[in-house]
Amino acid sequence: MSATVPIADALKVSCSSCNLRELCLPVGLSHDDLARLDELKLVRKAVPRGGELFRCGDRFESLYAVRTGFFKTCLGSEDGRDQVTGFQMAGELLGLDGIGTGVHGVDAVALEDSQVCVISYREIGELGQQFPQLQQQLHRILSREIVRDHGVMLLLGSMRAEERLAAFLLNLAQRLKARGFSSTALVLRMTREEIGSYLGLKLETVSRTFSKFQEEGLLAVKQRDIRILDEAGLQRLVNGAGC
Amino acid sequence: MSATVPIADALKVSCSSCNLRELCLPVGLSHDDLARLDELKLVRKAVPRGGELFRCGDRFESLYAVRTGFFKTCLGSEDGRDQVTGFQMAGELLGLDGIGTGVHGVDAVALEDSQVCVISYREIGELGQQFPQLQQQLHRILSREIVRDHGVMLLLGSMRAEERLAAFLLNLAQRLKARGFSSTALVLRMTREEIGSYLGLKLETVSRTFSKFQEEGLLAVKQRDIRILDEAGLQRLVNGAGC
DNA sequence: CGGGGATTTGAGCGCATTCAAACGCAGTGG
DNA sequence: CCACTGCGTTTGAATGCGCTCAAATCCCCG
Repeated sequence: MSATVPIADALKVSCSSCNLRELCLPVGLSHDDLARLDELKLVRKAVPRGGELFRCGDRFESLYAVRTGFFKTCLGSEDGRDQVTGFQMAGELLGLDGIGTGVHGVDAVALEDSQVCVISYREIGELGQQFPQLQQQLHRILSREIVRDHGVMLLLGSMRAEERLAAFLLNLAQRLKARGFSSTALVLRMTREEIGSYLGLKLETVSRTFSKFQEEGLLAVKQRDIRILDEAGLQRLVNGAGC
Repeated sequence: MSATVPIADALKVSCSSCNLRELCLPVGLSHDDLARLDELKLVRKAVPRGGELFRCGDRFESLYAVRTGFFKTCLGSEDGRDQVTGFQMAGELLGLDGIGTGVHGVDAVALEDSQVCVISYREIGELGQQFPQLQQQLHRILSREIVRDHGVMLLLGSMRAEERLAAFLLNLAQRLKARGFSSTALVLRMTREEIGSYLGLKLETVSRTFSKFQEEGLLAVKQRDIRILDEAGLQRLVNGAGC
């Protein structure tokens, strides 16, 4: 099935009126710039649960900002092996890895019914000439993605299963908190298998580790509903494991 | 021409005369643009073996392009744990992860006596306004770094020791080849421990895997001198392992 | 209410790790 | 010239964490 939806003018949105602007590309722009930035007529696009926003190998033309919903990005190698490289929630950008090659390097799949803003990369380039701040901001976002990836590399390269899951949950909670949601009660949008793929673990290990955290009183786990009971305890697992 | 700090002319270098320009930031610039780009008076800086170009936490002000030599970047977490996040050779950029936060997020250490070009990020921003191509190129480089990191994440998350080392060696060989060096005879600039840190393995495992590759006729290993005897065999390890 | 995917839990195994010891090599000083 | 030292590397043996295989259970959704 195709995720594409016929686009109507009614779906156009502007950054200046978006309640996600503090989390999204326009961060750091002056109010004036932001108003003028609305020349960048953003098109909204809906992606149903399970739908693909783009696929590995598709030509890169746009960045996508998540307005609502939740995505995963998957890297697939030539053989069957594939891996989740990230989860994206409201305000986060998708498609950054396509800039370098002109081709998307991952699949982007909606884990729930979602909406994104389609940001033409060509237009961004042109507007960047007028708004140095915007240019700068794109640099910053790209750079932060690199920093984020380094964090994942540290996780994958030197943490044990419990530490990985603890770090994952804390990161998720922190991002939810930044969006005004509860940072202790979270509903996981992804399966155990997808968590495992992201963390370099098998789904059984993820499940077992959830159970262990529950036994230890760190979490209350009911399928995909997670309540964090001892945030400090999780943090200790991540930091203090080397001691 | 602006007032300049008294820097010995001998240390000034220009991109247009650099034999690394095809591998470095100016890739894709027209000849004219390249000539004008020399306004960006690059300063060369020497870093002795073991010296730190910058440290995690240092304020970010410049990007660095490796002219000669070899670097590693290390991510250190609050506890003792630290991890090598990458190795950089001639033509590759260092410091990209500092753009987002204004602070370097890794240590950059020279693994042999090296020279770098110091590229003021402020100047890059200004020149980017005049040379859209340069701006684009920086985007591409940042994006490619993200793609590279995704590759490492795949490696760390889903490969076994042999596959990791094979992928590492092939990547190194390919980069050396692009620089005109032999792609079959390589001298490792890093220790087994640093390789292991990068690959998420212990140094003993790295050493054992080297020995195994030698027994199998894939490599000739003499300490840090490696000769690749069966490139296709290594490639098979990386790709076909899932089958 | 039934079917199918997701999750949980158990048992046994294997790969990478840990701990330990020996070796090679470069640099230093007697 | 050789002994000595320090560091990196190699190799061995035993351990353990996460994986594989398997079965039972839960839950969503038609």
